[in-house]
Amino acid sequence: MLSINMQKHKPLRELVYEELRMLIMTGQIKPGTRMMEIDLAEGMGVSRTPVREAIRQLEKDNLVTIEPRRGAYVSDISATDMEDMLFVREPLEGIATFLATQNMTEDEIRELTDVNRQYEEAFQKGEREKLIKLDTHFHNLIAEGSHNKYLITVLKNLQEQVLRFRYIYFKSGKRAAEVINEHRLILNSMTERKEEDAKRYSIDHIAKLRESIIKEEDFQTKTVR
Amino acid sequence: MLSINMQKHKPLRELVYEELRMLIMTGQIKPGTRMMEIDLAEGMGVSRTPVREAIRQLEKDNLVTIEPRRGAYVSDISATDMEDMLFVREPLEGIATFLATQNMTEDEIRELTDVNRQYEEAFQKGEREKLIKLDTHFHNLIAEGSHNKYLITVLKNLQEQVLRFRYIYFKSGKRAAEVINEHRLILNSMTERKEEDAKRYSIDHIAKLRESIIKEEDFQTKTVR
DNA sequence: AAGTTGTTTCTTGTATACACAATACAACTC
DNA sequence: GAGTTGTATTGTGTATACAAGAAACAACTT
Repeated sequence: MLSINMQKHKPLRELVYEELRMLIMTGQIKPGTRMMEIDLAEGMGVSRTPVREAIRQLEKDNLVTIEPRRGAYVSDISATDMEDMLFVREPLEGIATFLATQNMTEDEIRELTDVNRQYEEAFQKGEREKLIKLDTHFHNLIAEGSHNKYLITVLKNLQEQVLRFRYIYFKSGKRAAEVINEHRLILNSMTERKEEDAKRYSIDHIAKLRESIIKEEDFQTKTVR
Repeated sequence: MLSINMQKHKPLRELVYEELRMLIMTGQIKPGTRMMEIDLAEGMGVSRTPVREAIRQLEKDNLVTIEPRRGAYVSDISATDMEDMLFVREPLEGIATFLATQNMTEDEIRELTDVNRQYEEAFQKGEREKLIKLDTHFHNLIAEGSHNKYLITVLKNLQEQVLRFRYIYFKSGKRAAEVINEHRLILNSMTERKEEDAKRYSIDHIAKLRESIIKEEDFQTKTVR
């Protein structure tokens, strides 16, 4: 029995979904692991139904792969997948930043600046979890600033995939220092409302992320399932 | 009882999914329609379970919207949604074409050329259904030619949304003639392996599609659910 | 010993029953 | 008559039972 049985307002399937999602995202359940409905259900003290539905939800996030009549497995992300994704994310992040520079209010940009300031703080204190959260938040704010619903969705999805990859394959956080500067460049351009500059710095930022991932070849290249 | 009960190799949920999907895509079930599990189940002669799962699948395609404890509705696409999507599709289609120009073999490009030839034929014969299929096929081939898994997924998704929007809101097909030429420009550049040109023409192509959709203001702007 | 077939077991797929939230409607109060 | 509360109805959420496919293993054949 997991700690799932108190807030009765959310559907069970949601709770199960969030629980599993977190476990997979952070790598606590490893790629390739088979997810059996009964086991999970018993483990969390619910029936198979909500578990099934949660698993289906996870499939859409690319977190599990379902093989008909055989069951669900935690899906793997290869370095190639990662490259593919970052290759797509590059121009999209650029566009989002471009639009955000035009659309965001002074206040919103100030909020963004503040997030980056907090990021620096967290970096100095070495708070790794917080760093991840703040980086995510930074990019989400920009995405939302684009006011383009579809762009927001796709970028969030992409960011999550990257996040998961990093969780699973390298806990380093080497880039944190550089990230601060790269974010600053973007931020300055945004503050001065220089869309083109902001766009360019933003694209650079993702390109560097991509390079850093390609370079670090030291992760297991297991192609489980 | 619908015509669903023969091929017993695919899971029921898949069949239900495909059936509903088609009905929604083509506008036979209109945006805002409530989809009640029991009704659908009885209508197709299956139990609620596969229907539920099919509906959840549809949600991920943005074809239905689920409100907890209230049920599922066929979701609507607004012109704004469409603009948002095409705005994102524009650069992505450009990138895909760029990559495809580098990656596709002579044979593959020939196949693409052939699809466009068939398109012209279908246009002369006025076969509307076929036109849609061939256009979809044309763009899918290019997407696949990029060899970028993520790009392929996103582009297919985007194309479907556009397709649905056109199915629902205008049956015209006015652009068919222009499309032929635009495709030709792309094709020629690809054949000559001029990536940059191909990319540019491809972006133009989507831009024109976007304009055509924005112009035609004659669709109902119902914001159901 | 290797390969084939039959049987058992495990797990998913589907149907169904029951619980309970949301809504609509009726009766009651002011 | 408007507003409020109680009740019935409807439909989703969850649990569970049963059907059937897939995999593992054993027994048998050659």
